[in-house]
Amino acid sequence: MQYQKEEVRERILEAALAEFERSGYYRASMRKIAVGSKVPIGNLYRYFASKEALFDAVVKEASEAIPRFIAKSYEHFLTFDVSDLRRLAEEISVAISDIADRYGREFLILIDKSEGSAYAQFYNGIRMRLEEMFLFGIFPRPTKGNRMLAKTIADGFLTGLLTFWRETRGEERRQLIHRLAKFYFNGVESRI
Amino acid sequence: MQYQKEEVRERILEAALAEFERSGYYRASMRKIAVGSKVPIGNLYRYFASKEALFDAVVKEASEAIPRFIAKSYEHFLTFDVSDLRRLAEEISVAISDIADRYGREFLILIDKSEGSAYAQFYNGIRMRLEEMFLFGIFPRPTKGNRMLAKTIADGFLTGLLTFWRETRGEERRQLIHRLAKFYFNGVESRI
Amino acid sequence: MQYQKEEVRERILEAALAEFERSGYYRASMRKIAVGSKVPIGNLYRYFASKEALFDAVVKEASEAIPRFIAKSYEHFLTFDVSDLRRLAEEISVAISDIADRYGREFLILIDKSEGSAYAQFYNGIRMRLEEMFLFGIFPRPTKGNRMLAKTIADGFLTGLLTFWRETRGEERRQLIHRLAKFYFNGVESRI
Amino acid sequence: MQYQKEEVRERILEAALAEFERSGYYRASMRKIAVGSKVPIGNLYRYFASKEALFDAVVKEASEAIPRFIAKSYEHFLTFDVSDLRRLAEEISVAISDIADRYGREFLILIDKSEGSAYAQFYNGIRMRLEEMFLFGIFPRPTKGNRMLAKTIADGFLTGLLTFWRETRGEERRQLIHRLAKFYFNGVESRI
DNA sequence: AATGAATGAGCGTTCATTCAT
DNA sequence: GATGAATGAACGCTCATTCAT
Repeated sequence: MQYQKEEVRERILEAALAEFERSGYYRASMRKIAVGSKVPIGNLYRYFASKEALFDAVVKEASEAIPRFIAKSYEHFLTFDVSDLRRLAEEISVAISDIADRYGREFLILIDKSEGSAYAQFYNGIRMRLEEMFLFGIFPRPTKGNRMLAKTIADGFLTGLLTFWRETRGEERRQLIHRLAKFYFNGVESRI
Repeated sequence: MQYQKEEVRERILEAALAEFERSGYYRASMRKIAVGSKVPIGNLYRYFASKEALFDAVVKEASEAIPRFIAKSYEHFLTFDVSDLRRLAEEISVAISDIADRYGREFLILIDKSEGSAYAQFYNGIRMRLEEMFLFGIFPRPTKGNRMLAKTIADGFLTGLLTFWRETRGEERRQLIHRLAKFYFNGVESRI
Repeated sequence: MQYQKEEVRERILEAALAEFERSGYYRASMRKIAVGSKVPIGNLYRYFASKEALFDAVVKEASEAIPRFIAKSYEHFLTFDVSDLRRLAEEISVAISDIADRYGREFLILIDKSEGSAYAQFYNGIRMRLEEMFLFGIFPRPTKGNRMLAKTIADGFLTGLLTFWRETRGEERRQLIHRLAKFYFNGVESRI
Repeated sequence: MQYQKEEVRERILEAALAEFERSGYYRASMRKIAVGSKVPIGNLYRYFASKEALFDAVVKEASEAIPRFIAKSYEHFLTFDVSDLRRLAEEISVAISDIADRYGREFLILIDKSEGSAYAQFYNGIRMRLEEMFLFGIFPRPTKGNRMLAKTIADGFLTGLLTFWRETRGEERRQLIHRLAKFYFNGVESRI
């Protein structure tokens, strides 16, 4: 019973992942997930109380792990020269790459397909963390203007990483991330 | 013409703007717009033939003005040193800023909330224009890698402008845009 | 005022005729009639209280005249040999042809396009009159079976006339009606 | 499969039959069918994907069986004297009578109430088959006038059969059909 | 009297969720 | 626990009719 349940749960989560990927949270159809997982719709609701709860189950782990990874790489980075933003950027990139291998699909769902759900602000959460790191890493003082700039830099950099993620793989991706970090953070002191 | 016809139209457009802002094109409800504008649903359809037509009325002007402005500033820029990307960036930024005051909300709807409508690719359209300008302005050769980088730079820069749009005004915004252009394009040759 | 009103009334009736012809009673649109007659919809309702009333005004005269014509030709026929069904048939055909010139369009509307209106049974009314004539003209006794046969003969003959009406004109129509009467009523005694 | 699934389907089809009979395809209301069958509207759509599909389910069998029967009796007839129209007529009539008991109501819907649906031309289809048989069976040459006459004869004869269908049963019907064939085709050569 | 804007019930259809078996 | 049938609010949209000017 335990086993069986677990297997059914897995099937549902897989089908849900595919459906959320394809259609996003709002457009995703519970019926399609039921059909896709070969679980009767009524039973599906025994495993997950609602579409929101199912979405939650699909992305929760990723949504918690990712900020943790980022935080860790930040901490790691702090043991080095805190003004070496490019170093930070690469740390982050590596961290994110690590996550990608584990939570890649969930991550992109959280970023692109969570509209209408409780996770609609997920991207903003990540971006804010980066923003903070950049604010204290790059700028001498956290004025309002500096914070705004840090925000847009975080946004742009993160968006770039995501693009590479979506559209490239392997060595090409690694190189592009490297070039992106260089573009954003080489000689940053003289550009802020 | 008699009655408050024009006023009703205005009320509908306002309610629609708010509803599209809140829920995006796809999830927006014609009934909610009707209630929000205090216009019976049947009458709403006297003014706008369909949801698509109403969305069109809300965003059309903005959707046409903005690419025009960008093209114009690009042409203007070409009369200067074409390698001065920062100059181009500022031209574009200023142009866009001009529009912002007129089409700010509509623009953001076009960017963020047009999924499911005929304008779904609006943001990509703009971004691709920038991408092309950057590709030929910054990079010696349009390799695939360079194109990817140009794409993310365009994306990041545009996203930044939009953020300033959303959240700042007047002199503050002008300064931030200036700083953003500096951040992105100062000494760009040595960072690509 | 009288004059103007009358002219407006006429315009409405014309547009209504065209619309009922095109779309039938049920599908006909009051708005289209208003537009077609260049009478504001509100004003249209000052002339005709409802779609039903307007339909009534369009077809009433024809709906009353036609049975009258048929009755008259029947009476006329009774002054001759009552067993000469073919004679009756031609009388009727001539009568109907007369009406056609005056009420042709209205007649066809009554026949084909009155579904959903109070005139839905118009065709049946005409057919029943013919049925009765045939019943007493052809059959020795009005048994139930004879009545049924008279009914189908009336139906078939009438349907035929209408087809010729709809699809032919002038001499061709006259000949076909003649041939139809011959087909139906030559040597009828030996076929019943 | 469990519950009363089949029974529900039946209930829907019954209510639909009644509603299509009463109002015709175009004016029939899915909500009324839902209420009439005591099936919530949403559930109704589990059984039939659309109004068109429901109509299809109601009439499809009849719409396919009837032309098949007519063709069969025509083929059978061809083994006899092809100029014996009355024989053909009776063949057809008998064939149709057989179907009548099975598809009577559906057939009449196809004939009278299918406007707006994919079956709108059903009656014309049948009539044209008869028309062709009559044209080549009765008339020496297929001139335009002969074709028109054949058309009205087919129309009248078919209409008559339908009337008997609607209103009689068993032996009475058989006799009437016999008399109808006699009326239409006895001594036909001298009447055309 | 004339105008056309306003009104809202109704249409076919969808879909997350609940309920009976 | 499993099944899928049942439920009904909501969707975009239409249209005869009424109402305010």
